Amino acid sequence: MKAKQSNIKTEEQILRAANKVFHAKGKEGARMQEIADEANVNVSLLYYYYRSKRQLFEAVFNQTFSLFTHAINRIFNGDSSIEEKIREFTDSYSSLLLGRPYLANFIVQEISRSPDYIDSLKANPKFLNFKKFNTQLVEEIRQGNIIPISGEQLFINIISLNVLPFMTGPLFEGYLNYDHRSFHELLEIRKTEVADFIINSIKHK
Amino acid sequence: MKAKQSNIKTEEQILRAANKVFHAKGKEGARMQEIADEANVNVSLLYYYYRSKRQLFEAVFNQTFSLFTHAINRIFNGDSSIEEKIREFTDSYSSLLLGRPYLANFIVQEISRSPDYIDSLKANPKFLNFKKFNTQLVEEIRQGNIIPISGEQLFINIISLNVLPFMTGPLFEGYLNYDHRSFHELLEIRKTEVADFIINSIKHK
DNA sequence: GTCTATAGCCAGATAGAC
DNA sequence: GTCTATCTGGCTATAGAC
Repeated sequence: MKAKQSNIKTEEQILRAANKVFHAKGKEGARMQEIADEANVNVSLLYYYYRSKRQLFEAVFNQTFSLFTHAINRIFNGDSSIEEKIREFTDSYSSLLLGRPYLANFIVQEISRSPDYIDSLKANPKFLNFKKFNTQLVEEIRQGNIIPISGEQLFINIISLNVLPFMTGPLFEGYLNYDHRSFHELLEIRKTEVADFIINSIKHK
Repeated sequence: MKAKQSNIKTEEQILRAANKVFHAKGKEGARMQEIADEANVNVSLLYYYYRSKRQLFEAVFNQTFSLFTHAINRIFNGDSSIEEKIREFTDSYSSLLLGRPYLANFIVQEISRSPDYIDSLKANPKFLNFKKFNTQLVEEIRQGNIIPISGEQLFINIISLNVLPFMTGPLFEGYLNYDHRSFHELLEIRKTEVADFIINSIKHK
């Protein structure tokens, strides 16, 4: 039993490194050599474990996409009230993206290049059930809990307010004349500010 | 005088084609050959007019960035009230991005890859004067026109609500189960909906 | 499973004829 | 100004020794 076995450590190392490099450079910009260096392994091992750059990228993309959509699916499909969903989602997503600055950029970019990928996701049983969310919203509007608003527009607004700020750090820092540190603090504050902003817009007063 | 002169048509054709290809494929994904084909010229002419891929890209980027920031600078530096600025900007930006689906993606992506580029912009005299906007906001809050809110957060919210929806078409279409056409209509409606949403959040009632 | 060596290709860039 | 031909380098991918 001295034959070496499948080295799980190596495979993990490679995937971890691939995540880092693909997130930073994108599918086209990433280099297999750079991933190998980052993982401290020989380039040919990437091909041994993942066959091709394409398949390595897909492993990274699938993993990253799950991370990106998990909170959306989980919270919007849950049983909380609309207001609670807005607060939960804002807090949860801000935390997610604050710790992963490249995440939103990576997903948005690669999806806009390969839009067909989305189709394969609708089969996922955990996929957002928008109809349910919309029905819930209509009911809360009927109860006078919320002012009339389109569910689609509200959903887009919630996502936009919680995603874009993390994608355009340098641009906003330039406009606001903020350094990294101050801008990071400003994003921290958004964990509650954004939810207040949204709720303020849709609640009767 | 039979010597051929600098052919402005050709140079324009190349820049136009380069815009198209860089916007669709990004800096890394774009191919000089593809740009040449798109422009119906020989590849070597790209090098004759622009020296290198890098310089051709920069020509495209600078032009595109001006387009992207022009409305921000113009409207926010203007003399309208906060509410008017929100309405003007939402309408103006929606029109801009509806007609140019790749614009926001391209800018956000390339800036996140080369964040230093922003520094060179602050010298531009037309650059957003955020302090002025903030002072105006504070004054309108003092007058009781608007509820208390941070100028930075409001600015980020306005941009986010008007930019992200145009960057993530396929993703939202998947979530909402919309086709291209319906989603386009939904974006059209946002030309006024978004402004209402923002103003609703910051106005006393 | 991991390494070295290298094939094969394709992209960016240049030289030089017209 | 525009074309053909070609160089050069870098990148993905594989063959084969260990």
